[in-house]
Amino acid sequence: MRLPLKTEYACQVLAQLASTYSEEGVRQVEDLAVAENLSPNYSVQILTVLRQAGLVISRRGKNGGYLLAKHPDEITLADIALAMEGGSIIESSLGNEGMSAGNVHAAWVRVNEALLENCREIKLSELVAGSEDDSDWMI
Amino acid sequence: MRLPLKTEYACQVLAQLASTYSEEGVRQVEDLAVAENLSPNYSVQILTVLRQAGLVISRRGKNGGYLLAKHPDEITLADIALAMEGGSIIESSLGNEGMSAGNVHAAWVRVNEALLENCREIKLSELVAGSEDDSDWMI
DNA sequence: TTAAAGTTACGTCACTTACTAATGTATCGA
DNA sequence: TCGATACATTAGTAAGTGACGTAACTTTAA
Repeated sequence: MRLPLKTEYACQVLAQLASTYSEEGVRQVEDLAVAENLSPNYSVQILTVLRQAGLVISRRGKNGGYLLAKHPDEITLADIALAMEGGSIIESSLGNEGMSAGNVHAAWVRVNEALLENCREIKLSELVAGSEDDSDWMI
Repeated sequence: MRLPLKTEYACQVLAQLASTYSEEGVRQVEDLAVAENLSPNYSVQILTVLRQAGLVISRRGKNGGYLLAKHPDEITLADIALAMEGGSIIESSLGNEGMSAGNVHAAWVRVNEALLENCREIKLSELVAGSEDDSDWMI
């Protein structure tokens, strides 16, 4: 199944914000979108979701923009994925109709939980282009 | 993201086949579909994919039907998911446009690999309704 | 006060999913 | 060998979803 572009874009936008985290300034949507080659309009919608999830903070009005709500080491892929996808990353929609439906559903719920654990081990700081963390596992 | 019903149905059909694995007989589509409350026509298409992946064997003609190609202990969720989904369970379709796109893509590729490892640990035999394996983790 | 910036709601078009239906093909048994 | 039976394949389709664009509104610094 395809990982929604929305979720990938969220990772990109957050990585972009993380890349200037120390500078303490606000980044505007236009700036973020250009750096990550995204549609500015769509980026707004993604940033809105991220704000509602508490991952970014926004400032309105002139000279407004976005900044990370936490240190890039304290935001994980799990946080991002859950913010964009809702309660679970992989969602099994099966009911109880059919002999094995219950067991199959439960198995995928278990897979989702294991997946969440894996995502918790990847930090936003590792997604930043040019960071020193990426060299050990990046291709 | 939603796990495709096709994949869940595949698990159900295989679990149904596994439940009568020892009996050495062939199961007909109609039989399997009724037991799992699926559309017979759609089940055929799923079984065709599973056959092409080498997970089931089919016999055509009168008294035909399907049977598992391997022991239920030797088929895992990873096998099923890969058969239905293609090369990867979670597919990151991101290119290289944007500063962080490469890193983000690589991270999700890593997640997919970890996910595959998790899926390799769940055997088809655990999905069979009423099996003794299910009691330790089923709700 | 005004211009810059985020916020929200709505619209939409292409694509995918989850099917149904129809037709083809192989095999067993009489 | 013939026909009933069961799998195989292809085509079609309705509903839903994803990935955007557009427009009107609100907030804030200067």
